[in-house]
Amino acid sequence: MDVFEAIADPTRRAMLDLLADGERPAGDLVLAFPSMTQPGISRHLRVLREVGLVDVRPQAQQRIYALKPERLSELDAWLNKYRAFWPAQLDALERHLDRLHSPSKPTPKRSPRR
Amino acid sequence: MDVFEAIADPTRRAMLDLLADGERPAGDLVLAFPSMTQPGISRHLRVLREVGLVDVRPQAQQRIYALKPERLSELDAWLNKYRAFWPAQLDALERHLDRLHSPSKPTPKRSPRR
DNA sequence: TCATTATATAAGACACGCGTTATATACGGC
DNA sequence: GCCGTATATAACGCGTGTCTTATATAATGA
Repeated sequence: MDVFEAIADPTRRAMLDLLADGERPAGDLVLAFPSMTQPGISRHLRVLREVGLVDVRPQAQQRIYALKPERLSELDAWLNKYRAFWPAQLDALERHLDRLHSPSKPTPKRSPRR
Repeated sequence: MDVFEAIADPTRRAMLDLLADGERPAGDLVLAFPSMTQPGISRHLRVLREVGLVDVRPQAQQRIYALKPERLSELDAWLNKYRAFWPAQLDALERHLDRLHSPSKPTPKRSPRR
């Protein structure tokens, strides 16, 4: 299974989204998806692990899962070929790049929430 | 089937890659994939059509397929959450944005090929 | 109208991904 | 060593996606 197939599943995308906010033990992810059983989550975690999208770190009986998004750049690279086609309103991206180039102003005016 | 599932198939990604170079009649795509039969290609085209990634235009008996990549921006939007994680070497992207902002210099020094 | 070209659809086989329940493994505390 | 917690694996059913071959539809040209 490759990265594209791994993220084709909405549950796995949701799991990555959660892990993007910070690492979590597997049990937390099980609780986050009450519609699925523990082995179900465990299998999804295995897929993400095998495809290299997450890292695992044992801590007592727990397994702490962390996002390892390097391979998502493959997806990004593939998209590059198509970016020329929606040449406007990639504001989010541009804002991100601006933030990169001037880390002094931490997202001016933006995101007063949280 | 959504966009994520649609691009999970490598054949469909290859078809999109071909269409990114310009529209093509279905028959051309059939020829481009000798390892697959004509109905196989036709089914993949149907998926891409239904998910809104391509447009079809009849021309005599032919069906001209064209890339319609707007929905790929969904993928791009999803990736935004993760872009913070590989914060360097998105040179290609930055170059693209630079090109957008100053269309005067058409990719300086770059791509002398073709 | 009939034959040819171009593409789509039908029907079926097969594999495989996803979910389940049941069970195994591993660690910590007593 | 034994028990409870945390997670992984096994075994299996089921749906569905992806091929195939055979056939239908549509347009062109004689």
